Amino acid sequence: MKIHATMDIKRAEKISKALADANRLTILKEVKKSKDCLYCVDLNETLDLAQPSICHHLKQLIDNELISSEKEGRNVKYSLNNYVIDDYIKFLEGLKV
Amino acid sequence: MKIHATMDIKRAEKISKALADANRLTILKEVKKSKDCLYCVDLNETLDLAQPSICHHLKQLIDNELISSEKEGRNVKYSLNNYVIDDYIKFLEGLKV
DNA sequence: TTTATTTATCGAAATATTTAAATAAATCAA
DNA sequence: TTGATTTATTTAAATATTTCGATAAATAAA
Repeated sequence: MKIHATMDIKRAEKISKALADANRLTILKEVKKSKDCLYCVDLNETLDLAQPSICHHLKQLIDNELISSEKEGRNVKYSLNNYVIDDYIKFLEGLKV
Repeated sequence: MKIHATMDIKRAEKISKALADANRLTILKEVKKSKDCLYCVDLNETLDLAQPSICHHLKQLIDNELISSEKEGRNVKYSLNNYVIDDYIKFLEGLKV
């Protein structure tokens, strides 16, 4: 169980940026569909992008801790960090009037 | 009571983009603080931005329906659309594994 | 009517993001 | 070891976003 970090405006801005791309949102949906067992190669079929572009998008999601990566042989497995989404949702709830 | 629209990836991308800026997040916080009675002029003190820039950010929030605007004399009053935030949160919940 | 105030728009510069080709690094398989 | 596969990095071009000065439009106040 991860400790929830305080979500200030700067952090919320970065998470929003990480989510502000259809390809990255599709990756997150694929992670969910794959039940946390998504490999990078699988995304070549889903996304209409060159391999370095996919890599770039994955890096943004990893850098902002929305997903985690784990090496498995020559593959890399990706999984979602639910707690970051939860922290972000809490921030959004706090905006509501 | 507003009818909730289906939130697909394209729509979630646009909302994420609208939220992906510290100035716009600050505007939303100010709207909350003002209890839905925020005027554009008030933001000149809060944000370190020229007036056209503030206007540009407000426009993005309005275009994506995160806030609504209402003319009052020569002022414009802004208020938050809770239901859009709620739809967006529902989309994010759906990403969780 | 004239002047001041508030918000919006246009245009251009500065900055950031997205994309892919080329290439490297790591590991598996023959 | 050699060749194939998977992922990462570098670089550069294309595109998008942010910012502000200038200016316009609408309304209030004198």
